[in-house]
Amino acid sequence: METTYDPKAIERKWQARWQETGVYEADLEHAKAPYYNLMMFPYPSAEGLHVGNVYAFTGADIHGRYQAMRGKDVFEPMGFDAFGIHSENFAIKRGIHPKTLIAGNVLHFREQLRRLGGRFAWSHAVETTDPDYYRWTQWIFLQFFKAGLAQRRKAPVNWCPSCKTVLANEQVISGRCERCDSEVVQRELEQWFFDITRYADRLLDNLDHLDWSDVIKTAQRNWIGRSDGAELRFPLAQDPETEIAVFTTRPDTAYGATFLVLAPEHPLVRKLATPETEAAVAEYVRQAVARSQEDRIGGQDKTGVFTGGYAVNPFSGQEIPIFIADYVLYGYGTGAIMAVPGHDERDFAFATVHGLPIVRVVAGPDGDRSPLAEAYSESGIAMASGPLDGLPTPKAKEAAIRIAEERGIGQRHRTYHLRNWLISRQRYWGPPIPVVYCEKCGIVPVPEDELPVLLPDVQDFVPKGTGQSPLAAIPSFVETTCPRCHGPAKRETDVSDNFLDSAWYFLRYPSSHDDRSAFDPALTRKWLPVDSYIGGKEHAVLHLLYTRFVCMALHDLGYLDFEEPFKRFRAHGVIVRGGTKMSKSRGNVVNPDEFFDRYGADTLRSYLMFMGPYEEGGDFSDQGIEGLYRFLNRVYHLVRKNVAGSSAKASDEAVRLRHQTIRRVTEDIEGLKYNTALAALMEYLNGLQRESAVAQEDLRTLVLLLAPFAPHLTEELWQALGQPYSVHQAAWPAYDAQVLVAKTVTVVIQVDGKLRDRLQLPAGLGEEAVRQAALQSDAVRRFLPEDASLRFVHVPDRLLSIVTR
RNA sequence: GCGGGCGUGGCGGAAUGGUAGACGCGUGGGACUUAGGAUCCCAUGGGGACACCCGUGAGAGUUCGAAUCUCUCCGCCCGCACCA
Repeated sequence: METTYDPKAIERKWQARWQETGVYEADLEHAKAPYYNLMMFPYPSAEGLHVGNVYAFTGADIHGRYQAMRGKDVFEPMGFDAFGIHSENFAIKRGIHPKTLIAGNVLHFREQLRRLGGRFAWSHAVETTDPDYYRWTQWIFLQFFKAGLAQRRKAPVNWCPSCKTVLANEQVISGRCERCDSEVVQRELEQWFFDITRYADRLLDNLDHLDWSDVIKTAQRNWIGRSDGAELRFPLAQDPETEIAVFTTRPDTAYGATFLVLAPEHPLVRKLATPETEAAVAEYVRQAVARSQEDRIGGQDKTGVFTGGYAVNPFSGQEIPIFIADYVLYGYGTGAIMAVPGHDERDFAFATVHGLPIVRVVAGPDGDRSPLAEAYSESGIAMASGPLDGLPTPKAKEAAIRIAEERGIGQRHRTYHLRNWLISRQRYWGPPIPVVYCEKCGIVPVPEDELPVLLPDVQDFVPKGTGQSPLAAIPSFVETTCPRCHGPAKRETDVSDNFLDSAWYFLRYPSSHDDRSAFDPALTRKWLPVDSYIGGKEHAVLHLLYTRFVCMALHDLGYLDFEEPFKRFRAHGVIVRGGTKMSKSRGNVVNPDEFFDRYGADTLRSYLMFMGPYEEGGDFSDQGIEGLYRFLNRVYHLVRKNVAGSSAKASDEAVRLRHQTIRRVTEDIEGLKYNTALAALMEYLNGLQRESAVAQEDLRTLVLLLAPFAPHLTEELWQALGQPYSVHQAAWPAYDAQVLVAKTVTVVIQVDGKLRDRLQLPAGLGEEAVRQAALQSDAVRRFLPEDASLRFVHVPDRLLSIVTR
């Protein structure tokens, strides 16, 4: 053993040994205690592994190493999410083909991941861009297509003018493109959708039973955004056969609906316009459609124009005007609302601007029936509402729905914020959607045995903005024959959303070598659902929701016997530097390579975990990492100094410290409190250094407990201690609760809530004995009035509180 | 606006009803040394008439006892955002 800690040499040595001996490859078929330890596979960017990746993977890897030492057969695979707009945009910018670019990036990532020292099962690595992988992505599409879950239909969709493709609702952040930050516009286009909304209720209700971080569950609940109410139909005054359907959560206020508002895109808009209003309506629609999503949302001003048409309020019987305004969204509900200005803030604002009547139909607290100066959107008692009068809001809602159903003018209805998942992309870098268009047969799926539909190798992969994928410009790809009638046909030229690739990758890992099925039924039964999944919060409503949907659908189609893919999910925190987010523009990005070189992976891993609670993240400081480097050095030297077979016996104090440390580290690792686990190990080390001689068992315990954090160093020290390879297959130490019981304890004495003395007393002393001891203390007696009658509160072995008042 | 999280030394953080500041960084002092920005040891919340007082964003409350529970307010971060 060398005299100085040389992380570079140690880490290189053991990484090679691990690879040769395959200690991290699980025996998938014969494993007795399968444990699937998953982390979010990275997108292999050109910049290389981000310190955020290192943080995420280290935390998950520690969990995996701990489970392995607890006797589990841990399967910890890794892969690359290499399709998608991000790589493609970068490739376009650099003028390099994405295929070339990604191949290089993946190599770099593999090298960095090796240096990180994760216990990855590399033989099961997957790359989503591999035809052997995306063949099955296409297969999933086909199953969904056959089940009617994948449908091509015309709908208002988000279009990113810069990426020149449509986007799913989840990929629009505050009206901007998730990938390139451009303003997104609405377009009415025919696209492929997965009908995720059919699963909205199950996706929502299952959350109650999932062991997932609450942040994620809350975000998904909000995103699904179920709301209950009614759909009501308002006939046109001029043409009672034609009705306008609206969705409302307040059917009880229907008597107060004094006008209707349609989204500018609503199909009835044209029909309603009169010769007088036609020009103004057309102009408003033109402007609204051209405005970016952000503009439409951003301005809270209530613009809109009168269409010229009137409808009849089926409750009040009054004729009410119909407006169009862009505060009504075409994509939600029915794209039309009944405006109740008295009880909705937005409608109130619109009515005020356009001089429309505001009627009060809900009395406020204390029976307030006065005219409204602002919208009253709370509950109350219905008024001026015919049969609803006098009913409190919840009952009035029910009554209104009953009336609507009886009269055939509406019914109970439920709506979701969640939209169907738009999965087609007018881009190059993704799996082609496996269908063909035949003039005779229509949309025909590509037969499964013809998969994959290979992504053609082309020179020009730049999107043209024609609304079509670059693949449309390749006749050899487009021109094909119909699988059904063998006549001429054209291929679908859109590719599927990148999030479809990642929605099932963990199903593929165990079966990565299977060329007969996407996932082998036996292996899947043995290894899934995933035991532990750790990843970032940013995927709360993207990846994590899509994945749940895909599993649920595959379950219903008979391919999986579970519907929830992840038994346990934990969201890790975010690393900042100097209190602010790391970003290239701020120039405060941590490059892991630099720290691997300077301190080694063990130090970087340990420091990242020490910064703060894993689920909360931390603040990276270049100085702070020194502390962990020193710590590992001290561990190295302590073991080295005592390694020469000393037969020293541990003191009672050392034994208690040992057991205490085992307990603390075990509990902290289980609770993902890696920072305090490391603190406990530091205290252990400090304690051992104070001892005149250190027992071999303490050295072994220290090394074992540190193994998940610093896998290379501990492997080296384990060997030095004469223990068999590998420390990562050794058993996690156990503690004895008996030993933890201290013989003497510090009992705190308080007088009227203030600390006055600390007494060293034998453990387990009764209240009377503690009182006697306390009353003998000068520090305590000084605060006791002569004549006071005393009251005592005793917490055994901890505290005695004396009350004089 | 809605939802979630957070606020503790010079800094990262510990303690979720019972010794506030574990552990680490930084800082000060000392040892070793030709030297050290290496290593080791000691000290380190503020004040002080040093057998004490104050102190966990601010204010109130509950309790023998509150960083922790309750209410009001202030500030910061994250997500969603005209969702009817």
